[in-house]
Amino acid sequence: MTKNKDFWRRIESALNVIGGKWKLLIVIALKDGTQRYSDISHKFPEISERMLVKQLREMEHDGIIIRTVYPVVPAKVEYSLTQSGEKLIPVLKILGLWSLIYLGSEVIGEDLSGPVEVDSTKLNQLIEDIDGILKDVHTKLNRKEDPV
Amino acid sequence: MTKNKDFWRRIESALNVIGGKWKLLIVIALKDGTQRYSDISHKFPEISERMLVKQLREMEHDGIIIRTVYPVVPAKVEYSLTQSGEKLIPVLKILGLWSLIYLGSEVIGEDLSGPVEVDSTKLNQLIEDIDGILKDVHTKLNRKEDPV
DNA sequence: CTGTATCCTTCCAGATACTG
DNA sequence: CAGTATCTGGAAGGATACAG
Repeated sequence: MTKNKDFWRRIESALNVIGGKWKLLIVIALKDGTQRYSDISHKFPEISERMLVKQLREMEHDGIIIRTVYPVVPAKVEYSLTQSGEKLIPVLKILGLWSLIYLGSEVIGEDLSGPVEVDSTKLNQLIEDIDGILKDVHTKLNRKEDPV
Repeated sequence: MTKNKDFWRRIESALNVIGGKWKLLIVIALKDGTQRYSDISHKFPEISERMLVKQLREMEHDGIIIRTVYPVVPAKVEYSLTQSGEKLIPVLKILGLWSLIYLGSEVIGEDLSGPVEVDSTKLNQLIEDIDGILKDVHTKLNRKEDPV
């Protein structure tokens, strides 16, 4: 059994990987597929070039995005989520639902207090995605036990 | 339907609420029940008093912890998780599992690369907790539709 | 187009001393 | 016991100019 303390340190790491002011935005930019540097930059002009490059490098190092360079002139570089990055999406969505239900609107910023509905189909999809992750947990960590 | 952009801003809020260097530690300190100020401080001596107070105040404002003052001398103040805070725990665990499976050990810090097992019972408990949250989503947001 | 390099400012966090 | 007040250094982050 993983020691409890170790496990909470894992959570800490996860928060470091997606925390900070900009990384979530980059995930959002890439969640629907590959984007060029300029696409991301244009999508979120608030991020300065300096910061964008820095965050992209860190996320690449953490293994949640991939950087592909095309040796052409003018330069062309594409970014996309790795599998780890893709798997992060449903986890973030859970976090969003938690926020939606349990966090007061004052905390969020007032303007999104309007009525909210949730698409049951998407919710079911989300459950399946989470199940997929838990399956991965099982196969990756308990290979020695009998497979479910 | 919640607008997509709004929903991602919810996620951002959630990350703000638990992000930073210290807040997760406070959640950990409180996850097994009420603790006094000095208990927390003693449990994590790395947190300076200045920071501890600051983080506690923010978390209180965000509604994930509660502060109870007993008017006695010497002063006695207790902190505990609110319901929102409690519900956060399983969400964080999912995040930890993601980290455990998809994040390389180089990212985490080398020393916890040892063999890992996962307790199936706890995993099932986790699934139930998440289901509970999704149920809350449904009841809170789609009251007008027919209940499932 | 996709970045680097440099400078400059602001803000955060640690240390320390003090209080009801 | 449970904090506040103040000082200070360093890191994070913005603006701008330049390069392959």
